[in-house]
Amino acid sequence: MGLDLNDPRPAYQQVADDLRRGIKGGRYKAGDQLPSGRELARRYGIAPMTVRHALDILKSEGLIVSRQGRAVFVRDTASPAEEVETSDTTAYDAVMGQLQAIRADMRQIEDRLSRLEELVHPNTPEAPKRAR
Amino acid sequence: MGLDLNDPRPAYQQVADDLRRGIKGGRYKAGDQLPSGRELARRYGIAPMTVRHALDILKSEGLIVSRQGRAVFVRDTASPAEEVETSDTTAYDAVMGQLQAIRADMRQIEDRLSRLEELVHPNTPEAPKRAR
DNA sequence: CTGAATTTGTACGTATGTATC
DNA sequence: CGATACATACGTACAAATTCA
Repeated sequence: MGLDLNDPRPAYQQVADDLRRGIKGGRYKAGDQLPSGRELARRYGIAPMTVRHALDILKSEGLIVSRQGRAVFVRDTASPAEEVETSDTTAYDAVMGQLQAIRADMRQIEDRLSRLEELVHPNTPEAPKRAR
Repeated sequence: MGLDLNDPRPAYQQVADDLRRGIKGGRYKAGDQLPSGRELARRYGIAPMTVRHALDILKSEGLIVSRQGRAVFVRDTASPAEEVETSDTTAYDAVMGQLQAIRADMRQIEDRLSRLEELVHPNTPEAPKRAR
């Protein structure tokens, strides 16, 4: 419900964290829609603009997408690398995880781009070479 | 100075673009400080909060860093420059910073892609899954 | 050391526009 | 058309960090 008044961090960060935990923890699943901005503002006891700030952060992290007139949806993203503790997680693993996530995103972008290109010039003789 | 009133894009995006051009075009060099928020608001003829919104975007793109009480600085091009004393800037941090910048760029590309898709193919949200 | 001035950061409130249903 | 929800913009107030007289 409300925020931790003893938490020195700003409200919008606390809200962003809470929602991020809700997403990563399965409370909100991919494709689900989040409660409306007004509803979230009511729940946390803060102003709608502050909720919006929190949502902007999650958006910039790629966790959610918002559709005007509809709602805010949890983004359908590849399962984030499991967060193991520092004992076993080497920097190498963390970097490789990021790189793999980036390549996965790039493949998705390339697919969407290819579909668009086919619409614009429907007769592409050669398929563009893509390293996979 | 002012904004293009014929440009349909929101003011904060136009300002972000203008400043981004200023940075990439050498108008503001790495290490330089940008004009203060109030000054930018005056120049563009918009509210300070709107300037802040634009700066938040550039910040999330890794182009600038802001220091409370001081100013907003241009960051680009592998010169972490000031205050590396504490050796907090390890190679790992540098690599992860680059990765985050790459993901920020990709999100921007995804946004442009989404806009194109909506033009070609109206009404196809990413995950229009109806809630239960 | 104090304190004012400047600048960024956070939060609230309101109004209006736009998209969807 | 009306209700709902997200998007943009403006304005205000105060907090926090920095600088400098």
